[in-house]
Amino acid sequence: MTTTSGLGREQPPKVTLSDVARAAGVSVATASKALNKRTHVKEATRLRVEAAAAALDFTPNFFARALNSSRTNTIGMVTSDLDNRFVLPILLGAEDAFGSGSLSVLLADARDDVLREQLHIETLMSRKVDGLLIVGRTTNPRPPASVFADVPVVYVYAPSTDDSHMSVTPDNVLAGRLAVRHLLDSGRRRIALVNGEASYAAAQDRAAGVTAELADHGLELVGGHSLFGQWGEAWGRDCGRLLATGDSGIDAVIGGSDHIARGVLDSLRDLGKRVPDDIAVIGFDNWDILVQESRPPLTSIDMNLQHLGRVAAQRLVDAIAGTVQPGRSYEPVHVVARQSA
Amino acid sequence: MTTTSGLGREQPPKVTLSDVARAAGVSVATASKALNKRTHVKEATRLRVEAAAAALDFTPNFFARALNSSRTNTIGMVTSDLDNRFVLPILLGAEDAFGSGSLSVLLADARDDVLREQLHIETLMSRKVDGLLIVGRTTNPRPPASVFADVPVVYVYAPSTDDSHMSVTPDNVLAGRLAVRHLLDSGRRRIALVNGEASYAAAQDRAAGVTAELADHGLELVGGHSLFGQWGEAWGRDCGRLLATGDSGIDAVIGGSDHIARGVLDSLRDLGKRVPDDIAVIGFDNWDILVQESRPPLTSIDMNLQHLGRVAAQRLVDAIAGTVQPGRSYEPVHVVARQSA
DNA sequence: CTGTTAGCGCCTTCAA
DNA sequence: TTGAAGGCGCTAACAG
Repeated sequence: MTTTSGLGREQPPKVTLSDVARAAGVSVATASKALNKRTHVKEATRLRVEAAAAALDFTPNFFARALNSSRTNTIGMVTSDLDNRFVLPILLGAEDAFGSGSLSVLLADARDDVLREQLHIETLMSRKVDGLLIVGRTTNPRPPASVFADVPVVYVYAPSTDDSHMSVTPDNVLAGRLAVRHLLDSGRRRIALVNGEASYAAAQDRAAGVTAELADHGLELVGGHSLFGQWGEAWGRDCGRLLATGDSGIDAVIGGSDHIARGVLDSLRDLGKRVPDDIAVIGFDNWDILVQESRPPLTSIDMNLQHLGRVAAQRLVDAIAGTVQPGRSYEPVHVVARQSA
Repeated sequence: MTTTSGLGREQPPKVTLSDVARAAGVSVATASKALNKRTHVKEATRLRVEAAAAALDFTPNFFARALNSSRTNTIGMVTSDLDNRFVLPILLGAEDAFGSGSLSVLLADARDDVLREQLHIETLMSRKVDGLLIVGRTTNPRPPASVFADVPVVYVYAPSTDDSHMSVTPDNVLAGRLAVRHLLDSGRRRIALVNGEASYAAAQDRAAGVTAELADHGLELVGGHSLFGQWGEAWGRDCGRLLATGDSGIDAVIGGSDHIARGVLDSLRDLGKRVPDDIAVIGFDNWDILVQESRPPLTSIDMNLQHLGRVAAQRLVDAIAGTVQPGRSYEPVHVVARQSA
């Protein structure tokens, strides 16, 4: 008994492999082989060992095992996700891909600081992680981290600037195309794009998708190009007001993010424009708290973050298993239609 | 050279403690003591060993160390944070409290499922985590998890129903009081509370704080009690409209969450009420994306999540060190004044 | 103060 | 097919 009252169940007596071996009447070596389904062990004795292990509730000591430099069944995840938006969906996807229970994830936060990031990576490597997931904050390509050659790395969200590295990024060009397609499907033709900051790859890619899809239909953006600005509601409101009061005759606005789209929505409302009847509005990210209860609820392009995580984890697993599949992949996104468009 | 092109730097030859010892001309044991600042080692030799270690870029083998069943410098963090809001701030706080680099965090997501949670806890214990941070999704007390008695646990956000366990929760009663105090300070007297769901401890506690603080000033809520409903903008809008058009003569509304407060804000705006001139509005959580660009920017009570994480981690550290400090603690929150109140 | 001797629990030769 | 022996890298206990 410990002195701490009622703080938990008793630690069961540690049962080691040699306990199992003794119980099964074999040597430790044989027990080891039996449990690891290794070299030919007589079926009967294997069963006996397994029974003994089960009876004693044997759990192999993780550290003793790792000491003999095998796999650790641990991956490291380094993030700089200041918005707190990507980590969990991606973690969930990763847990799914690995099959629950088998794998553990060491999480570290780099706080968007290269030095901290490298420090954490060193720590993780000293813990012999089997692989590394490096999760970025934007989709802007980022310089690769310095990692031992035998530790596979998958960059998630923000790809590595080195194309030969494994990177998994949402397909923002597709996102732009889908937004346009959705609007065209409901008969819109005069579309404006109120975009985020031009320094963001996401903004550029979405714009590229939008203009490309429009071009495929012989159209172009109202005003000829996307309006780069800030990622915020205020920018959305400002542009929304200008667009709706001008003589542009627009019938749809694409917001560069849900934030922006909400700003647009609010300004249109102020001006008495009906959404979607007069003007349709669509956003990117499908961030529930922004999208579900706006007036009207906002149609948005979902970035499929959990899928992203699953793919990233799967590629990592493959790489750990030796099947390297270098290069960037751009993962699909999809429209979530609500009432604004 | 590996065959994978440019995927990382070469794995340096493993340097072990005995390499260091040899280089320093001492025994392995001495080297160990020297590096761990253990028993009295002559200053000179300690320096020599440290120099050798540095020269060889020695990193102690984590698993060999853990095998001797000392500390693992690892804590487990189990979350059910579906909203994706608490994990990172709390992780940050924990990293701070432990002093960076020294500690690693194994993160697992329970998806709000008791079985999954217990499964993850077992895995974490098999990895000999020094302690466990169990992060909830609400502040409702939750049944304790089953954990070995020698593994300290701190419940964060959602406390354990067992009062003797260590729990760290934001002080929602204080939050309610602070909201009222802030409004009273600016001369408001007729205050309504549009609250979230009654089944949430957070809603109840905030309401309790609000009414208590009002009572201390000889006041009570307009309508006599808080309006429980849903945690959403729509509910805020509905109530906002009712309150503003009725004859209650309110001069301030407290929203049970930033969501709700934003709804209130929007409805007041629709009705031509000026905020804060006619009616002040204040929310809870200080969730940046909701709060910063509303019209006007929303005054809100910040739950201090990073602080919460730091405290939780600190208590965990203390418990690991043997200084158990059982019981719940309620951590302070603070007003972030913007323009709405 | 320093070195020698034993393990920690497991896996892996190698011999039987 | 099985077992004995050695070692992974480190720390702890005891001698010197």
